[in-house]
Amino acid sequence: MSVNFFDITYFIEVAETANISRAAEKLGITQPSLSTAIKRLETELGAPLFLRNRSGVILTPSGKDFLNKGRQLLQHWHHIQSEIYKTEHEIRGRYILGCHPSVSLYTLGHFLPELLQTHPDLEIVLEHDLSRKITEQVISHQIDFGIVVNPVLHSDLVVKPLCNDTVRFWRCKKPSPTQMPETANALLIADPHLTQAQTLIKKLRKAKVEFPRFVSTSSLEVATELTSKGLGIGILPERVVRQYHAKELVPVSDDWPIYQDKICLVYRSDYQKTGASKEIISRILKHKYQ
Amino acid sequence: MSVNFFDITYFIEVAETANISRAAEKLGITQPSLSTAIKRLETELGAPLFLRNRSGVILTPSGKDFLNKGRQLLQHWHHIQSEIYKTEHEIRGRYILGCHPSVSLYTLGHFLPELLQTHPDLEIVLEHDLSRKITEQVISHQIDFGIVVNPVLHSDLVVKPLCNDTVRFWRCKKPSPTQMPETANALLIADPHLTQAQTLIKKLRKAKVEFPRFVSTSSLEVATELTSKGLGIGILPERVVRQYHAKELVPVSDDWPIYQDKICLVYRSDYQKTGASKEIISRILKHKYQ
DNA sequence: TAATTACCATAGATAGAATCTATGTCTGTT
DNA sequence: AACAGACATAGATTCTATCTATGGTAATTA
Repeated sequence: MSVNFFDITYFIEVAETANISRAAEKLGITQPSLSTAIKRLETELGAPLFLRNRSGVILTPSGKDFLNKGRQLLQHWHHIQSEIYKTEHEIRGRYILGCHPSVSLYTLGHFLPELLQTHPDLEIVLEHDLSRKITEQVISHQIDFGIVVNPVLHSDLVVKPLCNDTVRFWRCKKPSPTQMPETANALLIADPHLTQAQTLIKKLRKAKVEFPRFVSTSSLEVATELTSKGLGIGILPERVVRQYHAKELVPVSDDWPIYQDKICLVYRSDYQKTGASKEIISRILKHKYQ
Repeated sequence: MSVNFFDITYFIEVAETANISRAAEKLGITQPSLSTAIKRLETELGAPLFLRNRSGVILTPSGKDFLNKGRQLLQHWHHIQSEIYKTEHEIRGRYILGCHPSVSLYTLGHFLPELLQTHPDLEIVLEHDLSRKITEQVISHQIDFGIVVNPVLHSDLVVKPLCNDTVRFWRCKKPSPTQMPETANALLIADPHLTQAQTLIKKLRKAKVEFPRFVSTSSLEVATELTSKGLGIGILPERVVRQYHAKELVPVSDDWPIYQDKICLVYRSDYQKTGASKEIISRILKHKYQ
């Protein structure tokens, strides 16, 4: 016997009509039904809402109070209904987009400003982490969309390729007199968490190339910066190099191994298609990212 | 199939548990019941709230939205419930007090300041009109309480005497040389709508006393003021005279008819006894009004 | 691969409500 | 005194919310 929104509507009609019988007619129910519905509300609120009279009913002080408050509550409910409808069908709401920080630098700029400008009620929360972690979080519903490098295949995952990249060994073009990144015996700069770096190092080892020292960083931007300063040889994606240091860095050698990266949009295959999610996906796919 | 507040509570529990079966246990209902309750909500809102999964359920974007909004709505409802409880049991709310304007001047001051100071959430709306009109409006539920003169008897009306008054003919004590209210042939000042004035004039006519000219006003204060200025003979209640002009006015003669007024508190016998109404009644009755 | 487990959905039965019809009660009116 | 108009009450009925039992699916384990 919980109060539902019909009961409140009933109450308001009775209050306005001041007559249960006539209110019942208007509402298309019988007088006894309406009488018990009102009694139900009174029990639930613990207060009499009407004085029963020969000529009809009159609101008690509590009844007058609840007339205002009930109207507000009903309005609140209708507002929520329409808001949820909008969230479902219009382009609005909060969506979480996961993306590796370096990948963010050359992808987000292509669609995010326009997307957010076009849809002022749309909110995007960016989460930055390793592609692997992002993908896991997409699979586990913690993140709505991911822009990631070389996603693992997963039956629940939709993978849409966006562009390619090449990870290889780089050194600075014009070594300064003091700092000489000699290929042999050079210092290696890389993010050891990246699969790409791990694979490339292994391949090089098979070719009997070893690096005596290793500088590890979780930021590819930092790695690129250090490489361009002549600190050593960096394992860097081409697109990161191109971002700020295109003129200062060159690939070490054509013989050295490379790793092909695929930058992809990923989202769960059962992802709820709202107006906003469809728009986000289509905007991300629309661009070519060179 | 209208949404009730239990459904919303159910939804919140499921959202927090992310598992219909376990949420059902917590809520003390079965899993299928909860499944259909959720479906009911989804139908009513026109949006899927959860993605069903092997490992449980996950909120959709609309579901996340409704989790916030539903919590707010539930809070709104609980707030209303407690507010109505307060309106019923505590001393607060809006109450309409009807009172003749002149009677107001020597009654309200005795209890109203203290009453409103003691109960900051209590609101009193004053309505001023003839006692007869006030009483009618109390009977017809338009006014909660009346402080009126000589109320008509009515089966629905509770009448509590507060104090007495005497309406008689007054003239100014020291007539100025220019303005002489000679008893015979004098000007009569009165509110013709008052039963008291009508009755006194009739009685005087039977005693063969007639007034050639008549000044009518609906304000007893104005009548008293004019009488005190020597304009003529006023039909005035003693308490109004005492208010500001006690020293300037005297009764015309002991032989002339007088009218006994009873000032009473009135309210409907079926009036809903809330905490506030009980307090208002007791405060009004507590005073002696001299 | 097959069995098991942990989910949610569905179907049919059941119990609890809300509603309906019919009647009762009260009061003011004719 | 009969009637009319209002709400309350009682019992029957119809809905519907919930329950039990079962089915389907995917991950996990033997």
